[in-house]
Amino acid sequence: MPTEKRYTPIISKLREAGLRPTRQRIALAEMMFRGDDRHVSAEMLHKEATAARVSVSLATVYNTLHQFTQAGLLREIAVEAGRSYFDTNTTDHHHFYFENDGHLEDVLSEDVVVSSLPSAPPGSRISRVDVVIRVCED
Amino acid sequence: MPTEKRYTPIISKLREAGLRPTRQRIALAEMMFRGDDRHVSAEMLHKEATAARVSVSLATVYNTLHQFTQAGLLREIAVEAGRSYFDTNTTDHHHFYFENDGHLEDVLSEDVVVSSLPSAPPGSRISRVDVVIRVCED
DNA sequence: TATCACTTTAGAATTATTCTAATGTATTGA
DNA sequence: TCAATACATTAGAATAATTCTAAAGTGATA
Repeated sequence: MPTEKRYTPIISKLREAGLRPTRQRIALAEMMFRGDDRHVSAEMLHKEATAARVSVSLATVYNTLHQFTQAGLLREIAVEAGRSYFDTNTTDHHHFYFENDGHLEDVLSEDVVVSSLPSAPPGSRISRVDVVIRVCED
Repeated sequence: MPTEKRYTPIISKLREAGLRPTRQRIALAEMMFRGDDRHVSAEMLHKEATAARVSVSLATVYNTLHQFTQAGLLREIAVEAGRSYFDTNTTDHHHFYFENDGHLEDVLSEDVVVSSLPSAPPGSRISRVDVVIRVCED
């Protein structure tokens, strides 16, 4: 009976990002990158992991989300003071922010056209343009 | 010798907003609304008040900033998790966010043109569109 | 398989903000 | 002008999100 070993795309993804494919990172990456684009907070992902019987500390969830962000696998978004979301969609796009319940949804990138931008102030360069369309549910 | 009483525009501004012109509110409003547009955090304003020998608690600074925001005298902006700024410019405009030191600067509104927006999702309406141009200093 | 650098972890620490309930003060009407 | 009262302020505790610390665990390498 051979030792079970998986060489999933997730493991390659981690290796390519220079991150050791540990049990925790693999599990978290599988939750984040399986399927649709997601907007998760550290707390949400930790709860989800716990529910799936993946034992991982909240500190590791934070570490992992930041490492993934640094590696370009995630994008961090701050919309309201005191909570940040991590978006699995790292392509150029923007967001709806639902003020009532605080959740985010992607806006199709072709639906927002920023047709004119200022030049970056001297000595700096533009690293990203975030457009957040705040909506209020009736 | 008459009791000193001031009927400054600040006091009218507070009254019009339905807020009693207390010593604390008057002092904070004078700091916020005198002169140029500002982007301040509660902590910054509290330090500034203390430096100016205005005795006011941090809780009151928070209360006041939120009351001013509700009254439409300020606009709250969250750019990074865990710190929010209050902008004295409540007209339609956007921001540069300097990633290095975390400060904000206004972008002239004519310098950003959002020429196309999606419609709000059914059952909701757009309350505001925030454009944050994140810049990185070399 | 031993070694070592990298990871994870529990729990404490930090930071920003909000809450609580006691005290203070602007406003109102007599 | 002076209570009475409703609204404000406050210190300090409480909460929430996140980061830190240092000890124990684990993947990679030779």
